[in-house]
Amino acid sequence: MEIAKAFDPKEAEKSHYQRWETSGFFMPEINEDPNAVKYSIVIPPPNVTGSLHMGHALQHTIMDVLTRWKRMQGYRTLWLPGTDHAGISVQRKVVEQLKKDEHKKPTDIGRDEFVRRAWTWKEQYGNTITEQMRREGASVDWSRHRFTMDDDLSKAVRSVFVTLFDQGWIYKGLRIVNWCPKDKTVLSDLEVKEETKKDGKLTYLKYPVVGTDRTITVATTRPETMLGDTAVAVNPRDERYKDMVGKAIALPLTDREIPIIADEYVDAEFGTGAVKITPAHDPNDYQVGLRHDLPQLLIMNDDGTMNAAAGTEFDGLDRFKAREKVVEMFEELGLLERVEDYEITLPVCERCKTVVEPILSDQWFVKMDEMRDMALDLMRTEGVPHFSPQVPHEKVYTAWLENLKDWTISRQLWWGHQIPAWYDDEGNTYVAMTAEEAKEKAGGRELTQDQDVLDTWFSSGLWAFSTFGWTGEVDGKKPEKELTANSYQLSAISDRRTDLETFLPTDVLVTGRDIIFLWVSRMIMLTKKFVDKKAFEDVIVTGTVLGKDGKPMSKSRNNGVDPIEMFDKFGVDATRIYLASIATGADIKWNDLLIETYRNFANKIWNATRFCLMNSDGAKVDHSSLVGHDTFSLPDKWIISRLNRTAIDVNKALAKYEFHTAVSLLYHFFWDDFCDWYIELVKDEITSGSPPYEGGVAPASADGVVLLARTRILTILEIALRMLHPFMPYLTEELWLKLPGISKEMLAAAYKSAEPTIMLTAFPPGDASAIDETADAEMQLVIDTIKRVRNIRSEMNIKPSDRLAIHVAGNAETLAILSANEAQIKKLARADTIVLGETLDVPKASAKAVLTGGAEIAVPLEGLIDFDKERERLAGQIAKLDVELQRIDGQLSNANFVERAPEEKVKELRERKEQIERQIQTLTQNLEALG
RNA sequence: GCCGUCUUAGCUCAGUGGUAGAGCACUCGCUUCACACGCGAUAGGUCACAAGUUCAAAUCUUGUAGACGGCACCA
Repeated sequence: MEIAKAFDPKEAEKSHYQRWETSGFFMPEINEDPNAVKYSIVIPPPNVTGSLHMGHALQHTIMDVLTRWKRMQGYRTLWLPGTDHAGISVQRKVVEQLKKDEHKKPTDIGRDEFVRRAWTWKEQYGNTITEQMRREGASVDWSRHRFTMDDDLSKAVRSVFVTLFDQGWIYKGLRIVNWCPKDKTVLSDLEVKEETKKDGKLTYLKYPVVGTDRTITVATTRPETMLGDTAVAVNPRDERYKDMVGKAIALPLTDREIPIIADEYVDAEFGTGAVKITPAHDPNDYQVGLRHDLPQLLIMNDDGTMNAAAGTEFDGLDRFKAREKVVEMFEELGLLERVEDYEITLPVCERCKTVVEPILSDQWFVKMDEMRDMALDLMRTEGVPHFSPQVPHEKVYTAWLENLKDWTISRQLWWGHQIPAWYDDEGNTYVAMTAEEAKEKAGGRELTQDQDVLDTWFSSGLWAFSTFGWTGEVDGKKPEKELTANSYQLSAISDRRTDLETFLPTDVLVTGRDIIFLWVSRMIMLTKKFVDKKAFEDVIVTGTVLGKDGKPMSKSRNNGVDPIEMFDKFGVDATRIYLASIATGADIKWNDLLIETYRNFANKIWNATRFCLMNSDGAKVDHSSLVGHDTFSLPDKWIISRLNRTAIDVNKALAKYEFHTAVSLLYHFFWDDFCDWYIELVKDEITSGSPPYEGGVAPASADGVVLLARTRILTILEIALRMLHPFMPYLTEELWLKLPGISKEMLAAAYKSAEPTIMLTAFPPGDASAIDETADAEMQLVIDTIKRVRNIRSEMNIKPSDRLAIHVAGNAETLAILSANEAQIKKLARADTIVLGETLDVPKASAKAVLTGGAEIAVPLEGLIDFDKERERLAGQIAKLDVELQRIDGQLSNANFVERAPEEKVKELRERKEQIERQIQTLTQNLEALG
């Protein structure tokens, strides 16, 4: 069979995914083994506003590698996909669209119409990322795709809210919250980021004390908030202000008098020792206000402008304009002491970067203390979840939990889960699953529903179990989701009402460190609370893929790398295996050259297969061809040994989530062992009887030995492709299907009824009994011999076309091994003859070397040898060995080492020393012989 | 301010109490009938710095410097 000379990823990516998907290969139901153990992963739902970025590609690769690996191992495997409604993001998109297309504000069209348009937007644009996931080759079960605003999931949200409210874990109250004046909504602490401003100002204002001619100076970074001051506080032990406490301030720019109070909160050492207190606009001041029963004067509107309470001169003025105006007016009054430059860190909205305003507001909160204790208990008693890498995430997670504050869950948006709370005219609150229920509770009174929606993370916090159909209803009955896949029978699908029981806890959660608190912790708590189960056993925390400049990829830096572009340029498989080659949890600077490595690797796999196929006449994949290898040649024994060792080690590495180790093992097995050595060693055998024929004459037919050799190499290749499949699904499927002898019979036991596909074959477990230490050592000798001769060729500038003779002197064992592999050594070292003997009998004009085991090699180079160069070469080798000898001597002459180091270690070193001494001795003799 | 991570070959990164590794780049040589996205052969590192523990430290401890991240505070 002849195939293209180079691998074309696009060709391979074209058809397989659709076939896999429509054949139901991604569904757990494909597994026919009733006793199969489940393996489940739930995807961190990407935002419907999002498009695939490198972080997704990395996480999806890891999830898909695990899913495909486990599926091949025979687990009943489910990777569940879904998307998040992304409250603020979608709301903003729709607002923008409305403004651009119709020059309207949301209030112009009303809530119902706005929500309708948001759904339209979601239907239209919300599938970008799911389509991109298909390109990635993600083996997710699309028939179980979930959206956080699906009916069932929305019902789950309401159930959880109602239950938590009834238990007193959800409450509504006035608190200082983070307010984004642009999005006009409250934000949780976690949605607020910090930005350092170098050009900040600290303004010192003088407040006149009533009944005296004195003033008290207070400092502030937000002068406009003085309009909402309701006190000035000093430390009770501060001698400077002792006589002032109890007196009043005539608050400038207002007609109000405010008290001077004493409170421990004030640090006498800091600033002027006097603090203006604005209870409605600062969390600390709020607390002080509560202690002293101060009025809470709200001076700002929801868009960041000042309100009437700030005074008529300021009403409607933007907060930053008001700030300037306050300073100007103080200056005019002669009450401005000074303005200092001050580096300040400001809280900003995570999404729009607007400066967040602390503001007193009536919001819904979740009390976190009991849930926090549940999560801490899970970690302390069961070590759940297990983080990979464990350091530092376990510690950071635990520390965060210990300091957890209540969670603000209401948002002033229209897109999302509207809070299931209703109010009557008297302001009574009724929390219920539906409006009808609420009305019933209210004794039939007319009610109005709370206008706010819930934090997006509230619904994602339920994701671990809401995705499996939990709605909080006792009987859990719900209609089957309509299936879109078409080529398999609905009857084959098990009753999904058991999904929750079957797949929860999931096995592993793969996510980034930025949402450990926002999402992971809340899922752990809410899953424990509502289903009384662990959400997942393990958490893999991926690192960050940084831009070429070493900084996180972002639009503003314009240093992003689009995964789709990489797919187009290097292929999906190359991108995937590259991403898997990054150490778990490590940050990495993006570099196209590294993907190129794996693009080349893909091509190497393609071409190795091409070679095997070109020389496969009469042969087919046959696993029995690798059994009973006592009679095999050394290269065969060795590659089978290496194959099994690699399989065992790859499985071990994957089990530990060391994907990069697995990749490295596979890369080197395939390229170094299989291609560079095995194929080259058996090439003559494989190709005899294949075109182009020697002398242009075709032999009658390939004989039995050739056929066996071809069968073996095809079979080894087939096993290697299986191991590579989780990383490179398209390439391996494309090639596997081309191998002769492929059939349904080769599928794993659990998938017998499926059509042939590599994704449902068994992942090679590796057979420890097939590891052959003797073959490994003997092969090392052959390789060593070839490498020494190649070195001589290269250093002595021997033309590749020049054939030479190799003389080897060594013990009987060495000679026997070399003799058995004479043909291969001759081929790879480009030699005509090999002379084996107890001693060397060669002319002086020979280049020499010594094998690790001590055997001597000589290559006669009559007329070709450059004696100076040869002396240099020998001296170089001696010098290299000498460095090692020095170090070993140093260690062995240390009495402490010999006494205290493990005996085995000492023995090993002594043996190595003898070996080196023998080699040096031989090389020195050779050098001296040159004169 | 507190906590944490990182610092290894020119570049990007693995590794780890007991002989320093890979890919790319560099140098030299190859159209050897799978592959130039290739083949062969070299070269290149006192593993940031300092002290300590140990027979033995790049690896463990502490400190220093630099880079980065998280949390808190910010009148």
